Amino acid sequence: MPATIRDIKNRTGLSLATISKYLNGGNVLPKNKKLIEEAIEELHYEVNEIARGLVTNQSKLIGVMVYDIESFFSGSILHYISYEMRKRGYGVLICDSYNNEEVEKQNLKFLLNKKVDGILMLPVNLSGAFVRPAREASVPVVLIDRSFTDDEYDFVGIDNRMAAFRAVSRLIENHHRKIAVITSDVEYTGMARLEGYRSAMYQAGLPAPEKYQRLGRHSFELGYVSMKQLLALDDPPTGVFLGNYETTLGGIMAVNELGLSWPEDISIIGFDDLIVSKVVRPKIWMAVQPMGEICSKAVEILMSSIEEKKEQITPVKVHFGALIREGSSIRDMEET
Amino acid sequence: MPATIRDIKNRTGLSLATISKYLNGGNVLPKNKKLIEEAIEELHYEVNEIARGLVTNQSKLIGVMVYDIESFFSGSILHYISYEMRKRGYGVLICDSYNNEEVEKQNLKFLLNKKVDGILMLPVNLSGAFVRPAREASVPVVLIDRSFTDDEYDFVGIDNRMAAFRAVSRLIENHHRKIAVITSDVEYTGMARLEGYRSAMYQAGLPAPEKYQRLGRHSFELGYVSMKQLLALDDPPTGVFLGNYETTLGGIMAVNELGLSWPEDISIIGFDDLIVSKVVRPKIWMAVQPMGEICSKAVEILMSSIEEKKEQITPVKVHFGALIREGSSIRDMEET
DNA sequence: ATTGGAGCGCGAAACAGTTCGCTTTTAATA
DNA sequence: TATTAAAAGCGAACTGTTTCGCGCTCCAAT
Repeated sequence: MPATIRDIKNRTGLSLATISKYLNGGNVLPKNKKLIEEAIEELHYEVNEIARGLVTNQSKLIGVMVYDIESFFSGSILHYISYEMRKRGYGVLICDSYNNEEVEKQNLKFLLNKKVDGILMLPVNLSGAFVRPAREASVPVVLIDRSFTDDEYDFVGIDNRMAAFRAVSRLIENHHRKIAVITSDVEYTGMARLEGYRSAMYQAGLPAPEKYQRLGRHSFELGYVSMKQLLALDDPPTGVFLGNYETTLGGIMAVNELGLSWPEDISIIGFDDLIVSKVVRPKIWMAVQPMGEICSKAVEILMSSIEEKKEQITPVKVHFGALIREGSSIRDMEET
Repeated sequence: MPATIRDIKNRTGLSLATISKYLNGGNVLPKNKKLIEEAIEELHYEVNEIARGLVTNQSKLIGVMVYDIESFFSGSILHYISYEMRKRGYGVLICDSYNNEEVEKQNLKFLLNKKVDGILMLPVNLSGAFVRPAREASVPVVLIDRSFTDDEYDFVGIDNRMAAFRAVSRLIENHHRKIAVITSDVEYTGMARLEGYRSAMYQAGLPAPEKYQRLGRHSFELGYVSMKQLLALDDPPTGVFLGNYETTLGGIMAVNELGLSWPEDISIIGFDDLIVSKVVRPKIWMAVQPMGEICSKAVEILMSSIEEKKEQITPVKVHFGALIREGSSIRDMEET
């Protein structure tokens, strides 16, 4: 039904080759150019990307695999990525891994079968073994936010250890000594942030007792429950570092619900830029990731891998710094 | 590089047609079947969906357009949809409309150009005029959550008016007379929910003064700010109906922050199933949508439109009922 | 033994583009 | 005006499938 390049050939009398050349930005005589453009206009011609894909061996599709599409973080990432890819005429195929390693493996195969030109991944697996099929098919992969413990791929994210270190330092500088952390010890980002917390404490000569380290899988619930537990301790912490978006939200909710407030009753510093942070008062100190930059860099790297077919010699890793955004949720323990 | 059907031909001595027939589930002599299967195994053959798409004129891709991919609701929808589509071997191409009508228009064209087999849409436009190109290309479209004011397409969602009516009734039954609403008056769902609020009030003979109707675009901020304003009134409401996910979250946060609590100081009933609802206590009354059912129904309708090429004579609209989930956030005003 | 028909298999022609190598045209230069 | 290099155009082959119509084989029924 839709017009093909052959219809244009019939209408203009030119050959397929010439029309194709025009379509791909080649040089064509002005009068022929006009002829073709008129025909395109008239016939509402649009190039059939599928046919083109068959011969160029490109689908103009990239796959995005996220560990959990329902998480706020994924939504934000997807937002920026889809914007970047659209600018370049690429479609974005999404796969949700439901935080399940097996599903993630399947997703990769699925995308490969769909002949995506590249893959952007927020992996749930800590091991990168399952990515091999992509490497074999020489489909470039760029990791976002998390990387693997046992294999290297291009990566874009932040320096999580450093971000956490700096966040915790903010509490230390304000003379807190009893500082707790709520984060994940089973996910890439959480593990690094935990390390940041520990080294900040160690370096300041402060104890980091187990009871102040609330660990589990990052979730609203973890933040909520842990904060309640921390505040119910005989010797509660005076400051708490919350390790990600969901835990921060949960923690805030818990403090609120107990009828306590920050920074009077408890000092807090959270992670990731939530909508809530725009409206909750007093404003909460936050370690925020430059989402837009991360995504645009990841896309940039992916695109260049796609375009220059040549094998990347060595993976590139880009770590942005997190911004420690000022709030009023930390009290100076030496004042009054 | 990857094996083609021709490699199988060479290895088995069969013709392309026979192999293709096997691949598509046709009948083949047992010995040939075995031959082919061995070759497939040996050569790691996988059908090239692009080439297949060219001749069958199907991409095995569907497009999903959401008004805002960063919203919690979209994430949840995407979660269920991607699950359903994967079961059927379809890829999901996402487009974020950034709540922008112009972008949404472009997204549609983009998807059409990518030759998707069907489109699932959570539209931002109230008017369906921009969907015409899809209709012309006879690409089926199913609307989710919101439909148009001026044109009909297949639709799956809930009866928003009724859901709101029932939610507000819960407050009325508990003898509240001063009931406020926080919702959207510019989005499809909010408009219907507002209507539900108004008719419940009207039918109960209760006044619904303007000061109790806080309207704007659904957002966390709307809920947060409006709730604070409502509670600061000289004559504050005793019950509040919150019109969606974000506003509910914002409203809860505001109550918490003011040091108030439900149901003692204010009775509330919210909308949509948030993670928070799993942990916030006392539990909040909620109108929850059956997300899984909505998505699976929408996909089912879309798939049948795709398979039976025949023109759908008349659009089908499926409205599920929302579940009013019990909580402890409503106080009976006649007690003590 | 003959006939029919079902069941399979095959060759060739699509599908809608790109690309290669060659020929023709164009315009510049001598 | 002739020569020539550069520019533009062309035909044909190719991408990896599906599908159409025809022919062959084989078994059961007449």
